Amino acid sequence: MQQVAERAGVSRTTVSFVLNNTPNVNISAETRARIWQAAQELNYARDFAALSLATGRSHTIAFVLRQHADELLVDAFLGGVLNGIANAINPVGYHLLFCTLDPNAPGSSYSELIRSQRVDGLLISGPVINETELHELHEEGVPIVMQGTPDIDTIYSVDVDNVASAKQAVDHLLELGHTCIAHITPGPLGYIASRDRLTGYRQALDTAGIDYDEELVAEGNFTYASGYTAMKRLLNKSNLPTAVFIANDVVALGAIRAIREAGLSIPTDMSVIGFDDVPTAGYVYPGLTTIHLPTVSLGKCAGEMLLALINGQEPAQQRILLETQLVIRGSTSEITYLDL
Amino acid sequence: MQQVAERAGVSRTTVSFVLNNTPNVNISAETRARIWQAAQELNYARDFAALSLATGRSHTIAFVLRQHADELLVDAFLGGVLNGIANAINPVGYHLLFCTLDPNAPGSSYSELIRSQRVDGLLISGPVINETELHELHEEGVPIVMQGTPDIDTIYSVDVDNVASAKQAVDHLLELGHTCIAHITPGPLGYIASRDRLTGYRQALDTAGIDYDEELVAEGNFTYASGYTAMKRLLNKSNLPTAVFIANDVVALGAIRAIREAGLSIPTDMSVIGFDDVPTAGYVYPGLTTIHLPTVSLGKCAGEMLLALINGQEPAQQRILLETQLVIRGSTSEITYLDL
DNA sequence: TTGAAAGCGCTAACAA
DNA sequence: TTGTTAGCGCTTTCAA
Repeated sequence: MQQVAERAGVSRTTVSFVLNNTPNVNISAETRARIWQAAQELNYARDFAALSLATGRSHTIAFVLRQHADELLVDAFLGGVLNGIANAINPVGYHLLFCTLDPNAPGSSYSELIRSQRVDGLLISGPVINETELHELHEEGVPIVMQGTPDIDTIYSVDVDNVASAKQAVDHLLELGHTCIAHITPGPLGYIASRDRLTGYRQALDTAGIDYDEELVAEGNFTYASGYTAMKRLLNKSNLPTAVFIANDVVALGAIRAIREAGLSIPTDMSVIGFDDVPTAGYVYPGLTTIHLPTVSLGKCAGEMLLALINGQEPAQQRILLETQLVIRGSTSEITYLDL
Repeated sequence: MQQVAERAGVSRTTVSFVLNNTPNVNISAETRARIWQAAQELNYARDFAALSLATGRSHTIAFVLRQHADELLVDAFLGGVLNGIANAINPVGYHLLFCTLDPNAPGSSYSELIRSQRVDGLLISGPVINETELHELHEEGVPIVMQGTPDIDTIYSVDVDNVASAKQAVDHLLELGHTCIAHITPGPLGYIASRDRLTGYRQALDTAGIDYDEELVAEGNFTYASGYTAMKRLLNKSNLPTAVFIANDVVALGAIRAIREAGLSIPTDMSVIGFDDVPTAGYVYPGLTTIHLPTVSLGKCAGEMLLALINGQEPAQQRILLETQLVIRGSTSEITYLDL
């Protein structure tokens, strides 16, 4: 910086003002140009550590992914969400620190990221329950946005309406004439999204006047394998459903394998509807009917919300719910009456 | 820090020594314990900016993803690679800055990350060609590791042996009796991996004494859609192949749709072998025979290599080649002689 | 063993 | 419109 100042024939302060575009400072256009040119020529970049130390801002946010390594491997959203976040924060000079935090692995923590001022805010992805550390930080006023549904509603968040979307999926099945509809949850019911999607399933059934049958519900675990196992169990029950709502596409793909292995064909013998619309959903046979999740927008909104919080603005909404969309492909069809 | 010192009844220097585990300093175990406890009680975390400024190290590396947004959305490796990198660097206190850099978007750059000392090293993922900025940085001695194959071989890198693996894939087809084998590249031939896999294909053909037929080769573009289009073109040619080696699973999935739409069944009418072994490969019908890429190891090795470079060590090898594996599933079978 | 003090490169309040 | 200067919180050399 000293060098830039010398080369431009001004003081370091002036350089600082120009490079920062500090308002309320009158510096001749000619001087400004000279400084920019000198900086360019010297390939100068402001030292990040010094800048953070002096300003108390790191211009960095942490993206904390709360997933097991296993789930990470089949995570189809990561790219979209990261892309969305980058779209939101890069243009304003913010960077993204990528952190994974296995919910089951003890010890690691994100509060240190904040206490050490390494990041200005936290963007938490993935389901969290009873996260006292998170709650404390939130209480202290640390900028936090959750991509998903938080367990306490004072935390800012962006998500889709899981209940309504799940209901929409089941309504689709209902409209096709199905009355015996099974359900596989995306993950354990400890996860709020799992609970919400189950609620949507029940609401749809309820509205249609169909009794809820616990026997028709199985639990997934975010993986192909869990879908396979859950479906196997469902297929061994006495009352065979004609359709199944599997609230996670990856789990659905696993379940489909079990259905095929049982000699059933889709959609003739069994209609299948998923949730998420992972990239492959349109490229399996038959194409998987599912609920589309706007991953990029999810990331973008969350990023923008966090930025607002960091800048001391009060976001318009506490919780943003993005639109989903029913994508009808080949895995669902009108019920076939086998006894005809 | 001042507070910690006071609480423990020592000077700031002593606190610094203890917290850093500075060698060659004799401090009584009792004092050390007292300091740790005080730090704990005060919930103290060393200020990151100050630490970086004083030490000149940011303990951060940048993961630079050179992908179009479109590709990012269907990227099946991201999770695995990130996971691998995190495994390598987190245990030694390093963090990951996630940066995307669309190869087609001008302007953005990574040299600033280095010049501003924001990161200690660069981990570049994805194919790069004629990247003068990268070459310059490398010349200057900046720690850089590439996950993939660099265009100049002085750059450290970790990848799989694309030529040998592609050859292995085609050999599998050859062993099944196929002689008319088509090929779809993963991406444009400007990408080294695309070229290498094509080379492997040619080598296999060559060894088997089969002439290379340009008509049997089409170009993919990393996406489902490109596979679909490329396959359509191939299917319209006069000489219909009995097998096809598609050197990218996502592209292969797209191609499979074209094959089915043409009324051909897999593997009876057409054997298909992919490359990468994306998570869904085992959950489509029939299961996709492919070459398994060790994504987590790729990330881990690259991370370790970069760490070594940052610490001034000379890595044992300039270029690390990880093992791939042929995974035989249902999409390939012995050739069926239609004219019998 | 522990303490004092000089930077690290920048910002920003103040003075000129 | 530009320059001076006091920190930001830590490391690290040197002295005690």
